[in-house]
Amino acid sequence: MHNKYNNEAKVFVAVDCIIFGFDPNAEELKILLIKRNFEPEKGNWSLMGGFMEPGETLKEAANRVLNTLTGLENIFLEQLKTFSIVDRDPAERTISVAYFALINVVDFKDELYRDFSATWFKISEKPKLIFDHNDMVTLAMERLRFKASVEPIGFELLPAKFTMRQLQMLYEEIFEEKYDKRNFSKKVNSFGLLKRLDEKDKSSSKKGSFLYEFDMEKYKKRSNGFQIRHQIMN
Amino acid sequence: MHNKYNNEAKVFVAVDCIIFGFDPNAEELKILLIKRNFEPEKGNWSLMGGFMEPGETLKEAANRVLNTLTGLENIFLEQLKTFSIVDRDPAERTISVAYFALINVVDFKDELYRDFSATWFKISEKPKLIFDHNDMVTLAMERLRFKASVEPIGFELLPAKFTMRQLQMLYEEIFEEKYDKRNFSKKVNSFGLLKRLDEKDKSSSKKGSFLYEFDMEKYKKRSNGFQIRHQIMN
DNA sequence: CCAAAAGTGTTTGTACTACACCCATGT
DNA sequence: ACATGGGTGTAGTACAAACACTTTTGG
Repeated sequence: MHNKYNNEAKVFVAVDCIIFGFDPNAEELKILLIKRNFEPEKGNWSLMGGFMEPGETLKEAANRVLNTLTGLENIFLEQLKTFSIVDRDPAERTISVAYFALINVVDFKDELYRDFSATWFKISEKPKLIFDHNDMVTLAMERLRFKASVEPIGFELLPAKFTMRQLQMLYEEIFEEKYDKRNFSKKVNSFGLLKRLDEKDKSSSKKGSFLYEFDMEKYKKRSNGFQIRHQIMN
Repeated sequence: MHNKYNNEAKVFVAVDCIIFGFDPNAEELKILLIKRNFEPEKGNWSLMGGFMEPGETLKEAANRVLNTLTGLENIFLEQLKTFSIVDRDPAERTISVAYFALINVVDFKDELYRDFSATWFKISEKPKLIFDHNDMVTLAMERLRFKASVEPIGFELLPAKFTMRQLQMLYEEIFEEKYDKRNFSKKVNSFGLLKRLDEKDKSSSKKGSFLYEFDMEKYKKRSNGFQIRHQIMN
């Protein structure tokens, strides 16, 4: 029989999710936070999380946690980093694997997450969070910027049909920077991943603005997505 | 007293290190592998790893593991990803946090890692590894490319003084691509982070080639390192 | 008819690519 | 004197940045 690592210590392993959403009407980037409902730190603002169970992987745990909160499946989910300061959780030695998730706010309904006192916060207006969750959010924000500069992840945060203005607002929120709308649309169109529909959205102007769709097929076909290797050294 | 998470399961947590080194004489990029000396998979090629101990963080564990193998301190070390497939280790449920490390091969001496039957392998010639260590190496390689395209990490892999040719060879190894030496030196000089010394290295040619140093001061001063946010969307 | 947002082109500068010859020196 | 690697410049092209006016239509 195998040596069973009897001299080693086991620890608790949790997952915590940094859930980003973009409200295309308010044109604001937000994160979803909950009021923690057990000790320690009961009642304080926290990321949505949970413990990894014996029969599941970390990603499965994160998916389960997200599904519990939002009812959504197939959410864009990516492992961010594992946090392991010894006394980060004062109750027990617990390491936590942070996942960041991108969801389309419009997709789901308040009822689902009312149980958790879940609330959307503008990034700049988020309350202080428990443990090292503040660091997790900071890191997730960096990662979001990073990914957005390298992959077309904006579409995960938008409804299936969106206007050019909404897309631009989203990127302006992510990078906290303003862009020239002529240059912006030139750029995003140059990727060839946007389909302009014949439909217009008339909710925001009298003239109405064209709706666009992301061309997922074309993106998948582009082998391995965008190449990043040439960006600095070539 | 706090609720102690009594209903939750604990697991073993390991760290595994993907150690990259560049041999400036052979002009080859390599990884350091060991022959595992305990069950399961005893005797097979493996990354250097170990269990996280109760009083240490993951990074401290990785540093300890690296120090045990190489005797080096202050190694460039970055958390890569946590691997958690349920039966990845057939002996016990164990998740493993992969770290990738960049070291300057010249710095240290064979004696230190002889105990572990440690050997440097060219990436393309590495043997099959245990568990999911092959995936870890693949991911580390991607991350190395990525980082190299965005930050001047090449200097972690080179001796303090290096020639332009060595620097170019390193990048050619990382990206598996050849560059024009005129364009290459123009580019790296344009960053303004290289100091050309008055010294020459005469080991590789009669004329001798200038030695360079990385200007760490200047790099640190550049707020937040290089900006990546403008690369795609601006 | 006018307010409010949508849509669209040109010019200028900068950065990347491709490419070939002379230099210094140890043997 | 010559073989070997070291070192350098230019021209063409592609991409990014700055910038302003016309269109549509609901009220």
